Amino acid sequence: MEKYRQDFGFYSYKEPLSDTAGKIMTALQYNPPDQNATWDEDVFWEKELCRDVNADTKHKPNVHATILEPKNQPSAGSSIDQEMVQCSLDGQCHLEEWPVDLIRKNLEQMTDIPETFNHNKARTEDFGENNEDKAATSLGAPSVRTNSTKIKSGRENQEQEVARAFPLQKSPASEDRCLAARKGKLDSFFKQQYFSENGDAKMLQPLCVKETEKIQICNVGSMRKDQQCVLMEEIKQARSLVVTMEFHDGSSQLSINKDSAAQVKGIIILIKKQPIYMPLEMNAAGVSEDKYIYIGTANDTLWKKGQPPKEFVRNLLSLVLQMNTNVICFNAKDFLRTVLLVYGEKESWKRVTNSIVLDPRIAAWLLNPADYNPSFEDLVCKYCTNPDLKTARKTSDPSHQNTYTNMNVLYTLMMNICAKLQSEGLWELFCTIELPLTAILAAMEVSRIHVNQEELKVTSDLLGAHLKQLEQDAHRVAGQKFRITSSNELREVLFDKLHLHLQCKSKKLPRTSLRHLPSTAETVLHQLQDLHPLPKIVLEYRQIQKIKSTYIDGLLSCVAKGGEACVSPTWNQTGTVSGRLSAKHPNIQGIPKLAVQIAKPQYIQGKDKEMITINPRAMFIAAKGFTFLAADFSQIELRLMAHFSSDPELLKLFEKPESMDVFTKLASQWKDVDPENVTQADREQAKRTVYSVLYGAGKERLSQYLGITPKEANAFIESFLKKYKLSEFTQQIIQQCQNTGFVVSLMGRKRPLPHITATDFSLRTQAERQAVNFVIQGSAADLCKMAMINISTSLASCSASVARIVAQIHDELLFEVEDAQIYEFAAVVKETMESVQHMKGVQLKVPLKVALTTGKSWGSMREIEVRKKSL
DNA sequence: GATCTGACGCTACGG
DNA sequence: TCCGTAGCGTCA
Repeated sequence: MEKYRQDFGFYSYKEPLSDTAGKIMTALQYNPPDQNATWDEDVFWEKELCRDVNADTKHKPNVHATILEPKNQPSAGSSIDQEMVQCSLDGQCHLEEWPVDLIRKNLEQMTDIPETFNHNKARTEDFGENNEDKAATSLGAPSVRTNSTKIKSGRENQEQEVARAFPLQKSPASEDRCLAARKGKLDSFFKQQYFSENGDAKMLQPLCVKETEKIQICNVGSMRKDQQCVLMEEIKQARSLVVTMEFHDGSSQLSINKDSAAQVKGIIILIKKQPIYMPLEMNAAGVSEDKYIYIGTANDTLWKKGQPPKEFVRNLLSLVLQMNTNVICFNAKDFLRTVLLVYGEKESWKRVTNSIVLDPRIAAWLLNPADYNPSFEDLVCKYCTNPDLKTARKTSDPSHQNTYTNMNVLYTLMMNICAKLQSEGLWELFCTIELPLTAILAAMEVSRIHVNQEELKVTSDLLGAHLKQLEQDAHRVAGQKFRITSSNELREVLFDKLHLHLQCKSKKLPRTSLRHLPSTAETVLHQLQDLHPLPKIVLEYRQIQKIKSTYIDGLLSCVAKGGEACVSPTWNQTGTVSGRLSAKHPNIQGIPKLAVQIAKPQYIQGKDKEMITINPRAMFIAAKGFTFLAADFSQIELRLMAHFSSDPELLKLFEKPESMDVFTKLASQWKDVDPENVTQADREQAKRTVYSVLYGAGKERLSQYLGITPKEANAFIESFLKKYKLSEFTQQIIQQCQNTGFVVSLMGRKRPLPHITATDFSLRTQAERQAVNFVIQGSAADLCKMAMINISTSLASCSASVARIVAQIHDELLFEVEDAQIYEFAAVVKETMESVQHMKGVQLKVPLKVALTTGKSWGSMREIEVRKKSL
């Protein structure tokens, strides 16, 4: 057990994963900035504000309210005539300055807050206005006051804003300090709010807004320049920003059943100036200082294709992303992708790739990866102990009012989940791996992959004709017409009419798992193929049908209409229990690796068949002037198995110098052919066999897969497990799982397996296999994600490089690289990926090995050798 | 009668 | 009684 804990490192690693992650790690040990530190404007003003408050501790901060008077008849294109009514002024207060016991006392009192949400009516329907010259709304008065002393209004100030939003050259050191300060603020914020002295996390109620509260909403589309500057200052000084996007159907990212493909109508940002729970004196008047800003996109040329976005919106969004850990968004990837589309520049992803946006959905997934697709509402119910059901449950209500209220709930939800992550030991994983990854995935979704549309269409027709021919053949040999794609009808023909199961050597043919009907799966048809011509025809039909429907027609359906023939997979960060990524539309992780040879449709019997090759991966082509580079972790799970088990035989496989590919070697031995004559298919089969046995495949399954008798399969399994002794390692994992109810990966990823102690044999042994598999598969996922982050960080910091990540196929990263940079870049990729093994918390007993291939299409990749090099 | 939906079977991928 | 994904087609 102790050994297991040591091997897994648990959460002890301190070394930064990457610059981005490192900044968060730094923030975890945050200390207030040194007085002598390099002057940083943000830190400076933070101190100034604190001093204001502390100067007179008896001063009870006033509160203010801003009322937006709604228009009677809102209409698109009309000017916004919100009238802002200022009630009073206020200084600001930082929670860090309050004594902990006072906070605790107030927290206790907070449980008495009535469950009432009743905002004043505020209208934003007529946002979308885009006329800067028209008289516009004014910003909240306190901002004017608190900022007027430090804002030199006018052009000079605005230029400063632009310069800050798009820094030409900022020294990394100062940037680090700046980010560390912001992140440190957040971290200490969490600690002070959520942890009692003994370190226990404290679950809090969602923020309840008093009935009397007024909310401020500012439309950035109709701001004067001086107001814009004030707003930028307010954002910089915000305690936290809560972001959500509004869609054209009136829903928001917080709505249930959100279709992420819906068109974005606007971005709403809640600028939180207040601590999560202000001491009672502060909100006695029941008024919030928080401000909402609305970046409207309706009736606006801002987002239209080819139209450069307004400079101010770009600057504003840049600033938001620089805030890093203070930004909260439900489904952050969608927001980041939208921002990238606003930027609209080719290399803009580099600006976003280091952004950190806290996403409660990812956090919740880490807490329970089996909770696949929770809605905002689900999470509130789960992580806010006494959620205000009146509001959070109304996520289907598309009113702005509801969205604004829910944004406040979102803030509280995020804080609660962060506390939970910390108490569960998942905080580092969240900060160092999952959060940095979100921005990378957003960038991957914005970039596109070219496909050969013409070739796809030609192939589709060809396969269509082939299928027709096969169908006729099938009907002929069956002596009747039937639907070849229907397993029910096929079952009838094979077993009820032809009685092939009676002629079959093996007595027991497999049945379907749920209905226990005779299976017509591939393994069965293989067993029947010598008895009748039909099974072979069906096998070929299914193979072609799969290629046509999924990889040819399916891919074509993913090609965006108009413009270049490109696809762009959607990456799901929370779609697996193992920590892996998944992809859809198209599922680029599921494109066949090997080409298939098929005979051209023959109409003249007896003539030699003309073979053609179908290679779905060849349909993916590099952009002009670019080449694909694939970097593949060789045998990553087998290496991890060697690492965790410390089995001498397994470790021996990876001792340097490694002779040849392990699976090729095994295939050569098992098939009794020279290694150079081992085909790709042989190698794949050897690989699958090894993993099947390692993860506990039974003799029945293996015998079907390899086409041997169960007895032979059993002998094989026994001899394999005799050579590689893994039972001690697997028993350790199972025992640990029985003790704690979950298993843990290399980087601390968890998977609860409640059935590990089940009395039901089937359920329990399944959980045991899942436990072993998770430790290896989850750890491999950790390493691949770390590699992605490290490479992205290097790429983003290297202005000369125009390479980008196109896809992740679990252990393989696919890049599109400018032709001239291919070798240089390949060397960097190899070095970066292999160096993951030396990072703290990893420290593998076996080396990681990366194989590199390049090609103009994904189907024509050839191995390359590079020397080690770093950027 | 024309759709829609969820469960199921099958087959690709990854290890 | 290997693990884990997505996607297509059938069927009720």
